[in-house]
Amino acid sequence: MPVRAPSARATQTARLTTLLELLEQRGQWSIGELAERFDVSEETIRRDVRQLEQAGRVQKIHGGVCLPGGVLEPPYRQRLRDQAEAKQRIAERALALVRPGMTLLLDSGTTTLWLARALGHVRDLTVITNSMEIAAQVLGHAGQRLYVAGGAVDPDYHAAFGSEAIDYCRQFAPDLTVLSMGAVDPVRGFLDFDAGEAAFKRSLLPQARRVAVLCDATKFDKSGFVHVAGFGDVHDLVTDQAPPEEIAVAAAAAGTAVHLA
Amino acid sequence: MPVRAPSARATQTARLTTLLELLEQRGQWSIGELAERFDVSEETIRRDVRQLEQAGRVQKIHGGVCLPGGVLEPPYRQRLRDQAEAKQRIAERALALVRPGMTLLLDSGTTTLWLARALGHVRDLTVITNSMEIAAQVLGHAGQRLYVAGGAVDPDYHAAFGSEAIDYCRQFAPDLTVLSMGAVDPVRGFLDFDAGEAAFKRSLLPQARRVAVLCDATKFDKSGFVHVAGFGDVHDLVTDQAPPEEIAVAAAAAGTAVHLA
DNA sequence: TTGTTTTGTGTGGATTTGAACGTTCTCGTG
DNA sequence: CACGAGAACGTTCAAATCCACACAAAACAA
Repeated sequence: MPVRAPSARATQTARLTTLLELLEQRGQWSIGELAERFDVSEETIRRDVRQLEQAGRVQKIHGGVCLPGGVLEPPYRQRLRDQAEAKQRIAERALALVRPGMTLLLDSGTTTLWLARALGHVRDLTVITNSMEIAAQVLGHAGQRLYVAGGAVDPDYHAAFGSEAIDYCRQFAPDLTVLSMGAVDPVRGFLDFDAGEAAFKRSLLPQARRVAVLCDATKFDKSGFVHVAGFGDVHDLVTDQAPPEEIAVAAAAAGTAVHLA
Repeated sequence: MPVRAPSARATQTARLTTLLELLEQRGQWSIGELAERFDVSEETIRRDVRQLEQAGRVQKIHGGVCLPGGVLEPPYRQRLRDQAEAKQRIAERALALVRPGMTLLLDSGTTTLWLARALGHVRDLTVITNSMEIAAQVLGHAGQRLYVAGGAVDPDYHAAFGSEAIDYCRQFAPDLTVLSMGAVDPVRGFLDFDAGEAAFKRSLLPQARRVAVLCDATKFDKSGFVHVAGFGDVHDLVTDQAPPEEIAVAAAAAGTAVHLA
């Protein structure tokens, strides 16, 4: 759901929230762009930005505004903004697989994080995750239960992949397990780039009643080197563009439903 | 399912509940929008909003109303406001107990969260915690290792207190264990208000090489009902004002060092 | 009816906004 | 490296908007 520009003049606080959302999608905006988008003077935008900067939420740069950290930005934030629109669309599509009252297991990953955000208004959910980002998101949703798999937390992924996390997740039998994935290959199936991450994901497959993989179209061109799952293990593949012929055939043969956002 | 505006004039209580539902659907509403929707004057809406604000259910902003926990503060900061200066000073003082290279176990709590924030520039720390907020904070610090105790996450405290968290923490032997506390009593020692939280804290005591309790002066007037630790279990008590005579005597008798911020 | 609660209107004070103006910063040029 | 043009910035001030308080009218309950 793209952030909509308020047709009528928005209040100041509304501008601040929208501005933060805009920055999530594109890390940098110029004062002029924002003034035009909100239909206010550039000076007003500067005042807004000053407030957000004092609160530490954004960083001022000459001519515009960006997320704090700039080039020193941690890698996961960059990943979050990379392909942001596509991932957001995929998350919205994946929302259709979720029903109120379900138990979800969400793997770490930026696309699954977008899904967690989209989950805000679904009533009575139980969410299990190994991602600190997803945990923080779900804690902001009223009426959702949260179970976190702990252990050593990877500073790049902000998630726990160790044996404690694996053992903890094994006790649950979620209605839907949602995985992000580093690469998709027509022959080898679903692949990843990190052995620990892959081992964690593999361990989730047996317990799940239903497994969904969320990935944007760029993953079809890549080739990971750690096997996570075959097409037969995955019930739903949610993506933003039609996959290449070979992948579509392999998915159809294995009974994997492909959902296009 | 849009909430339908009552055709007839609604009673005040009905407006309040409907307003909260509206906020669930869209985080911000202007006074004018609400006045039109409920067909009452803007002043009436302001009165409603004032009530809800005093109850802590919503937040007033210039020109409208939004869900509590405004935009300027990152989510985890919302509860830090209370006694913020005192807690910050206590955290700064507690920083003197920390040396580079140490392994710390941080209990959940707003004062310990302030300590986590103050820890940003200490090199080569290992932090263990059951608090999602402290975890998020430490993940923002370069060069600090993080271990999170998982399990069911309490939606009020944003922390895990269950048996999994207890078992997980038991494997560590931290150099310093830092606890927040609900109340301090000269006779019964350190107390809390929640049985689960207290059980978790109690389980941390045996492994710790050194135990520090952080609490502001308001805790000296309160009286909890769950025992957590005696003065003999605690090596350091960091607070912002000199404790009452009886507590000072009890601490001195047990060898608990009292640090004033 | 009488008393209480709720709502609408008016007023003074506070906040936000936009335009004007002087200052600072950036970047290309000599 | 100095310098100057142009853009961006911060400050100031007037206008518009919004807010809180006070008081009267209306609705409601006893």
